[in-house]
Amino acid sequence: MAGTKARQAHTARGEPHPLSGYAGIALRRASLAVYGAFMAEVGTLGVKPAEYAALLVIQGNPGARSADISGLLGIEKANFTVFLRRLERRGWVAREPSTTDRRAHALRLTPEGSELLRAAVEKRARLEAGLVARLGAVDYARLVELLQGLLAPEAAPGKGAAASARAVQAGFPPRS
Amino acid sequence: MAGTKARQAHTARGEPHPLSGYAGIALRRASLAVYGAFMAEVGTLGVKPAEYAALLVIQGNPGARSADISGLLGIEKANFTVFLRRLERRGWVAREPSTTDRRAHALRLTPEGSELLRAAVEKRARLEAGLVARLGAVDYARLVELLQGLLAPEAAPGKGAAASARAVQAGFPPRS
DNA sequence: TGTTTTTAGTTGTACTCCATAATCAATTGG
DNA sequence: CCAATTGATTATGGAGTACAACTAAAAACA
Repeated sequence: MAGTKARQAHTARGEPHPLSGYAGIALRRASLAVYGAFMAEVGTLGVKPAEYAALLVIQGNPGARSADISGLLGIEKANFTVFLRRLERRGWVAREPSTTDRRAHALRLTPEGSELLRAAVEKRARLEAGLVARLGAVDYARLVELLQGLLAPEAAPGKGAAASARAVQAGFPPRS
Repeated sequence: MAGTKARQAHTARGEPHPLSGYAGIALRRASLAVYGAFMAEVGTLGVKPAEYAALLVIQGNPGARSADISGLLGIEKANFTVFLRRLERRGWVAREPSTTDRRAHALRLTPEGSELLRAAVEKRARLEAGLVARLGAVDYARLVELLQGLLAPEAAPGKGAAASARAVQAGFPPRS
């Protein structure tokens, strides 16, 4: 993604961004801002947000297959292969052959991966604390809630398509 | 940007995304969702969000220079050259020589550009109406407000750096 | 004034993220 | 057993962005 770095005049003047009244623009800017904050804090460990999320999900679903994880993360399986290789080469993720399907791999965190993730979770907690400090705990929670409302599947009308994939959960670490 | 398209299992099951409790992930997902909604609605006119924003700002600041607009939009001036060329070739933006600075150009909407923007603003209003319908007017306003709070410059401590650039404003059309 | 520094715009390059198609091997379902 | 599907991989291309280098003009300044 590589967040926007072009300097903007209004920030030097301490004014709000003139276009941030548009929800889409505000969302994009906020997303990039949090991305940048993540990189400043957790990125010092060499982990990008998508990688952090991947490690988190793998930790929560040891033995899961690539397609399960990539689906949850919203990464094309084709791209996930390359993505995974980075995590593997760094020694954070092990890709064992699946015992039940010789095409598939079972993903696990290595001890180093677990250790790294532990440190990353700690740093991310500091990041989140910073966001909470900026908005206040109540407003922060409200923001997340509203975002979830925006994203909620629109009251799925009939068509309960059978979910093909194995259930994969986030396996949350302590949320905050 | 080209929003993420990888299919995700949980949506088929009508469940919320397991990682959307993380503010950063929720923000990113919401941002992409709104981007997609914009493309579905306003994109039929051949305008992408960044182009829409550019047209809006140019309309609100007729005669402004490239650097002013690109700074406001957060686009590198180097990339903005190419970006502008597209708007110019489509006949939406005119780049007149500046009368006061022979290096600079004065940007304006052409009549076609104005007409296109009028249509785009109308379509975007429909898009926003959809968002409001999803969240409710109060929550929608609250969301935008919270996002702005997240983005607000952190109470600029001293250092009132003189803003070098000419003041450029958004020139809002009716907000909703 | 003449020289130096800064600024506006442009070009070119490179890197990242993402989508898509094609392929192979293995599994599953008639 | 054969056909269709699935997990994973490779390769390719487009879009967005950062960055360096350059030109011409303006501004700063001695």
